[in-house]
Amino acid sequence: MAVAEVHSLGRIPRKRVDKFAERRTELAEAAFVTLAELGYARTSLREIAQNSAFTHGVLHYYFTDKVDLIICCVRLYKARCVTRYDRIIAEAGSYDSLCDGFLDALAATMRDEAQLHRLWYDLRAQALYEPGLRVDILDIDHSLEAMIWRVLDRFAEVTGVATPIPSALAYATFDGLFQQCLLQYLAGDDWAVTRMVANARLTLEALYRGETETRRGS
Amino acid sequence: MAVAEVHSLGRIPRKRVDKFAERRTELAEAAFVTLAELGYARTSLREIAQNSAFTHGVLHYYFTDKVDLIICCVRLYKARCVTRYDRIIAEAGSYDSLCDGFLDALAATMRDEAQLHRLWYDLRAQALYEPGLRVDILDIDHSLEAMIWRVLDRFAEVTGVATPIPSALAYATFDGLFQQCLLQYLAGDDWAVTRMVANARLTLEALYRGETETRRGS
Amino acid sequence: MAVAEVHSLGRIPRKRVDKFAERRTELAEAAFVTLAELGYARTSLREIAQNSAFTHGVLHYYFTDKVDLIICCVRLYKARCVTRYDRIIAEAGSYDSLCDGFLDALAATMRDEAQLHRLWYDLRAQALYEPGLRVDILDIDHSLEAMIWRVLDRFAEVTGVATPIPSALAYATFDGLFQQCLLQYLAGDDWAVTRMVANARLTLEALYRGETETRRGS
Amino acid sequence: MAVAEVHSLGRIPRKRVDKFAERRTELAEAAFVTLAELGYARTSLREIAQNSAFTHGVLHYYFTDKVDLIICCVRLYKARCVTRYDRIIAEAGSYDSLCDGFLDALAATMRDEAQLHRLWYDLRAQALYEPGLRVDILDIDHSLEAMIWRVLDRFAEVTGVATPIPSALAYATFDGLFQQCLLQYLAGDDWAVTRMVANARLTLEALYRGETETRRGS
DNA sequence: CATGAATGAGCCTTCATTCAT
DNA sequence: CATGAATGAAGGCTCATTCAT
Repeated sequence: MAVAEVHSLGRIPRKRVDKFAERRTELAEAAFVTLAELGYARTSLREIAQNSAFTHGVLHYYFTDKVDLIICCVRLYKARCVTRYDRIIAEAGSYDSLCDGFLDALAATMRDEAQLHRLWYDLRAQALYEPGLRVDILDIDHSLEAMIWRVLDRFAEVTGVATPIPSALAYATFDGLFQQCLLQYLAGDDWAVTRMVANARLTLEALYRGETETRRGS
Repeated sequence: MAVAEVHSLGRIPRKRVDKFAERRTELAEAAFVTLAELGYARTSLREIAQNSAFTHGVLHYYFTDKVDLIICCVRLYKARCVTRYDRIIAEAGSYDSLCDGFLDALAATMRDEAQLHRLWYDLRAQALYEPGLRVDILDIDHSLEAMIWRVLDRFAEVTGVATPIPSALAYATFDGLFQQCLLQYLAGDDWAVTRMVANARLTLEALYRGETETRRGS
Repeated sequence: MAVAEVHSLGRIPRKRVDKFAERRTELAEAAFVTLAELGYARTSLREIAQNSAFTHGVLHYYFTDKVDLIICCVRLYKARCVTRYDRIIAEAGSYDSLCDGFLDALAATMRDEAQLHRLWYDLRAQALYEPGLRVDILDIDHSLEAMIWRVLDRFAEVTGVATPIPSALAYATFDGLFQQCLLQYLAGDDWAVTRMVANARLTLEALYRGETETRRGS
Repeated sequence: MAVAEVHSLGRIPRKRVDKFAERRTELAEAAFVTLAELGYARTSLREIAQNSAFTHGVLHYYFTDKVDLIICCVRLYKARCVTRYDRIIAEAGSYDSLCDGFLDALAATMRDEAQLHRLWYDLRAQALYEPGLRVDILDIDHSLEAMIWRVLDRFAEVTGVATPIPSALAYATFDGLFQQCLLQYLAGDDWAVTRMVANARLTLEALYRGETETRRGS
């Protein structure tokens, strides 16, 4: 029996469940370090254990298997990312300040948390192969879409222009840009972030300013 | 010495080099089958050998290691995908026929070659971790961007409207949509392709028709 | 000090010893379920705990180790099996009714308690390797031999024919037949029980009727 | 791919198949040592490798899994045991010499190959739980039954008395006796072999001499 | 040129056991 | 008394890689 399954029985006292969940989070947090560095396929539970204060036995005690652990990690990611822009949204009062705030945050995220997002794209790719990951990955994907939509909603509020595209398309665009930038950035392209920001700004202006004049270029 | 390195020495007679390269292509072709089915991490050289007419030893003879083989496979992918829409472009004479042709082809690609593109996204994710893959992946990425741009250029030609966004942004958008759809499609969402097509059409109309009226929805 | 050893010290008040032994029996009873289903080698203490109302810790509290627990289980088995045919013996008054009663019981045992006897043969095989099990297994074996002998003694009484073979040989024969049948029965051979009964009847008739005519067959 | 599966493809040249099978036998032979000493459940592939000249990798190279290896071992056992009494049968010309030859061989087998037979009973017990083992075990069981029957057929020939019981019953009896003796013998009971021989002789006499006078005893 | 036998590091997982509470 | 968290040895198995032929 894996104790990891116990917490779903319902007969276990509240306190224990909490403690159990806490420990899982703690372990997932520790696993994150290695996972972000090596990626899904190259990370072994032993490696995770070695890079943390835990034994590899304890990982198996708290998680039924590797996928269970990874999913738990991914949920952490979700909780972490999903509110990233909310403060900016709340504070900014004009299109310009909102735009600057959002784009600055975008750039900062790329620069400060490239590893974390690299893991996210890795896991989303693995979900294409592992059905067991799909539900959770799709769930997070929707949360991220909602997060982007909250930003755009604020733009709409501030500008008085209803966002003219569905949230899925908006998310696809910003996600596409971010992912494109990430690879270039990791490959050492110093201008990648700048280009991403420029393209994001372009997108926002097309949406809320109706400006569409540009020249071709990447 | 690994014979695999021979072909870059330049002192080997032309004929031998060609034969060597041919053999590599042949092997890579065979590897593709397994790779597309299982993905990067889950594919072993043994598995590739078993699913083909070749022995497991010959793979190591022609490729220095696994990454070498995968890169060779990826180059095949490039050759295969990069001209996909060119015929449509050439044939279509009006905005509507171009639009329909492109969007039909997009949907067909999703439905017929989901596996192949799943592999592409997997490999691009691996490139985030394996520097050895990056150059080739980025190269293909640029080819794909160029491919999309050729499509949009034709739209510009047909409509007389200069494409108002840079190619990188255009690629990011369509790539984002395609990738979003792929996961949903593989997860069994029957409407995913329809939604992707709708969003792609929306994007095209916004670019070349200036129409922006929509309601929110996914 | 393991509390498990306490009950043999003799200085502990009677009441506590009883309670301790009771608890062991209770636990062994619970372990039986899992043990019969999975067999000796495939049963872990965790599994036993999970399939019962007890925690995995308490098993180690009451038993010094796995073998200690299994031996306790085996003792339960003994108590359960050893009187199986006694009622039939007492009730039957003629050779025919005795024969029918015994053979019916034999067949019923095979059909209803195959799992339990499968465990018995498993444990007896383990005793070939684990000296710690031998004493108890041999003890049960003798009890079973005595059980068979009581049956045959009743045959002798009813027919007036002294049983012409030693009890060890009699036990070996019936045990051999039973074991042979068990494997075939579990392998899905529907006629196995019928054949066993036929061979057992043949044996009884040879012993008490002097009939020996048969044709070869299995 | 496990090369172990290759030999069933049919396209592999005769010579290679033979070599492959030879190597399997060689490895199985080596595995036997450890297996006989420790029994099925306690034997690990690593242990087998350590007690032999092979690496544990080579075991996995030639056998698809543990069961495959064990079955191969068991087949060796079969080949080894099944002709054990054939020479005796051929040589003995009278009931007495046949009887002495057979019983001597029985006793010698017990004394010289106790370990080997201990493994047999262990595996047969495991077959009660592992369906994957059943076919092979039943196959061997039938071979052993046939072996016993050949012995009895010779008795019939020599004495002119048709064997009055089916081969299954005969096998069950001798097998029961042998197994009974084996446990006692391994438990240090010095008279166990003597008793087994006495009971076997008794059985033979009952079958071919019609003598049935005995006193109770074990 | 090509083969496939052999290696051994490494992976995920299971488990009996220990021990602080 | 009883719990269950934690440990770490061990197990079956996979795999890239090496190398003799």
